[in-house]
Amino acid sequence: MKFATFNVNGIGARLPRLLEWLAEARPDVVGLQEIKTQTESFPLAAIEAAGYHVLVHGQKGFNGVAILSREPAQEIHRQLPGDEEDVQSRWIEAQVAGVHFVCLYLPNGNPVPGPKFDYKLAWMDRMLARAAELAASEQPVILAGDWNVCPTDLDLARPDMMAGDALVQPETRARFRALAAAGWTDAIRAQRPHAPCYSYWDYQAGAWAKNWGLRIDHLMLSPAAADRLRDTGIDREVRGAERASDHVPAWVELA
DNA sequence: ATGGTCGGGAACCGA
Repeated sequence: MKFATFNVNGIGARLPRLLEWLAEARPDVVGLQEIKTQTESFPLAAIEAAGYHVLVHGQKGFNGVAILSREPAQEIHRQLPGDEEDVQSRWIEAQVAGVHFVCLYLPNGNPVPGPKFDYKLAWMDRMLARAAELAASEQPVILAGDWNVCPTDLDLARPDMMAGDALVQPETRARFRALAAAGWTDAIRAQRPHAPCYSYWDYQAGAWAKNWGLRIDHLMLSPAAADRLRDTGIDREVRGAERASDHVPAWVELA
C-alpha cells in the first residue's frame, strides 16, 4: 500500500498536474495540503473520475486539506484537538487502507518572533498531544503532510539564508524531535540518512534551477506502521513541469 | 541587491 503527501498550492491551478501524477504514481492514499478552496468548490468529479474517494476540509482562499483514497475512507476528525477557537483548515484524520492516516498542514510561523510563530509552536504542542494519543492505540498510524519544519541542517540547501526562519528555529526543531523521542519514525530520513531529499523549492530567485531546496514534507510512522515500511520516495521530477506546485509528492510504501 | 514568484481572487495576503 502506497501512502503519499502532496502540497498542491491551490487545487484550482494544480488539477492537471495532480491528475497526471495520480495516473503515473498510482498511490492508494494521498493527503493534499493548501487546496486553497472551500469544500464545496473542490473539483470532486474530476478526482472521482480518476478513481479516488475524497474527504475535504476546505477554507476559502487559504490552507485546506483533503484525503484521496482508492478505497473509501472513514473520517475520524477534521480538526486538531486542543483549541476550539482555531478555525484554520489544517488537519483531517481518517481510517483507510488498514491505517489511521492523518493529513496535516503545519503553520509556517513567519515572521519570528510574532503571533504567527506563537501559533505555530502552540499548534505543534497540540499536535504532540494528539500524536501521543494515536501512538498509545498501538495501531499503524501515518502523520503525513507539509510540516513546515526542516529538522536539521541536512534538510535545507542554504542554512545561512534561513537562519532567522520559523522552519529552522530551535523551538520548532525541538518539537519535531519530540516525535522521534516518542517512537515515531521519519520514514524518508530513516531510509536515506545522508541525502538531502528536498521536497520544496521556492518560486523565487531561481531556487529550483539552483537546487536551493528544503525537506519539509514528511511522513511520520507509528511503531506498528514502521514495522511494515518497505520503501519511500520523493517525486522530484514533478517540480520541473509547467505550472508546478512549489512542493513535490513524498510517499511511503507499507507491506 | 532586505531582492524574487506564485495562487486566490479581485486589493493585497500568505508563502
